[in-house]
Amino acid sequence: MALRLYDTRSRSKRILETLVEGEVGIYVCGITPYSPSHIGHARQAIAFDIIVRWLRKSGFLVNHITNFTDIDDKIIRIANEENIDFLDVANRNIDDYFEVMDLLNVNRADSYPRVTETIPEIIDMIAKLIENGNAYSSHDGVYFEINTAPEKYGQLTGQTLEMVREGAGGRVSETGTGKKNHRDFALWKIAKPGEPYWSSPWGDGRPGWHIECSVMSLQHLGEKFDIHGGGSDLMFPHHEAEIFQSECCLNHDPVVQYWIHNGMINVDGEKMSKSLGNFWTIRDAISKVHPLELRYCLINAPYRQPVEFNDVMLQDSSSHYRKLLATYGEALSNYGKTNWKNSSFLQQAELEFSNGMNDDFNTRVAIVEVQTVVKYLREKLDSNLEDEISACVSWLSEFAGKVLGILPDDEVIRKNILDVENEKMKIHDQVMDLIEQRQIARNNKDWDNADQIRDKLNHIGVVVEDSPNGPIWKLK
RNA sequence: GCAUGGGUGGCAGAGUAGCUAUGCAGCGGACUGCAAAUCCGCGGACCUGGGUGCAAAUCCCGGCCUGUGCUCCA
Repeated sequence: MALRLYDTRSRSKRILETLVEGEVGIYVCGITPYSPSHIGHARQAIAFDIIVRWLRKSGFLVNHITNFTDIDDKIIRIANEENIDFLDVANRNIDDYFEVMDLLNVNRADSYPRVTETIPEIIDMIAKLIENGNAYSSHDGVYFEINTAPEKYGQLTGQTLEMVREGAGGRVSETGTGKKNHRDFALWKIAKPGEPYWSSPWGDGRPGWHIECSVMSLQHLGEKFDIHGGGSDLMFPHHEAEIFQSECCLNHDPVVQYWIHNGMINVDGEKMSKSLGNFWTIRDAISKVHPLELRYCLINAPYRQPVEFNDVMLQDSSSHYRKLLATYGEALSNYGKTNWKNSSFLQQAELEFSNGMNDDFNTRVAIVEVQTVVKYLREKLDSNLEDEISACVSWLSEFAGKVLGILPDDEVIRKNILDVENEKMKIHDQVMDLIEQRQIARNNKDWDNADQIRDKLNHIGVVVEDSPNGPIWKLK
């Protein structure tokens, strides 16, 4: 089954045909680092992480670029409030981003270009746009003139020039007084007193919001590239502005072959936002559950769907995930891995998994297959079928681990199990003593006493399970 | 208002025409002194009104509800 992905511009799933056979260039709009990362950032990063992992798994050589917009109005405002350099604000939030993304098992992109390190190239592109007649300079900045390429309007959102004219109403004055038309957007903003600036042919200032992505994608992926991704809230105006800039600068279209957009996170049915007070940072979430449990939670819905997020769902995901990991860990530590390709059951599971992923990266379908294999593994564990168990471990390691990224490294799992064993060793004698007492009570059918001892064990964090082979105990 | 998605069982969420989605929860059972864990089984859904089809959750048209965008946003 060929890999198909939903392209926002054509509003349909299209088979992936890359510009260079066997290679994919993908640019994903990154964050503006003005505050610690929130779970919306996590969702996006995880979604594209899995997309890139799957492309690589499918044999493509992938070049994945994600940028940082490390200069913007909000960063400047926060820097002024704290009386520090704007780059300090950006850097501390970028550091935070990398830290939490590592915890979430998000692979690094191949490059993370930053606006502040791309100023000369940005100035070049603006100059080219002026030269081509698509942009003009005025007293407060340089603007892209929409009317020079009206046919490019609405390619991602279906909106027409007229709609925006009506919708925008009296916003002209707020969005740049030097504009000829309120729909024009800034390429270069002249600095106001106290703002950081770079010098340019049009005056000291800084880049507008959209230009950096056109420049960086060109710089890293060339005049045409395969996939451009980002949050669905960036379709308009950001990505449409990019289409104007890139295509008018390069004099050809399309520059981007496939546009893909991830859905937003909703809390209580509404988009998560600071103003609504329903805001979760990644650190908020991972203070409640393990980062991989959060990752698991965020890929429960396919990447394009809005995903509902709240405490209950986080806890649900967490408990589902723990069951999965417990089974995997038990099998891994006791049996190890072997080639899974001899198992027809696992071959079928691979096929279903792949069909799901090839259908616009449907992680929901992929997870169902993972659950199916875990269930199968559970059966084999109960009947001690060593070869099948090892094959399952190996399959899960490959698909749940390497593709979905929801399993910790084997060494981490083994170490955790070891740590738990060590913890158990510390209280081993005490527990065995109590269990022995309880067994005596049980043999005497003294259930009250037996249950009291069980409560006592529970109190020190030990759960006793009476298996057919006698009592086993574990830490809560 | 315009644009663009979506409306599936208690919850989450697949499924684009005929075949049990799946997981959690619920109910029943096995096992157990009772539990726990595990296993087996069961019930329960396709917003609404039309249309096309032998057959529609699935395609077409209308309505209703709802998310998002039209302003910074992942």
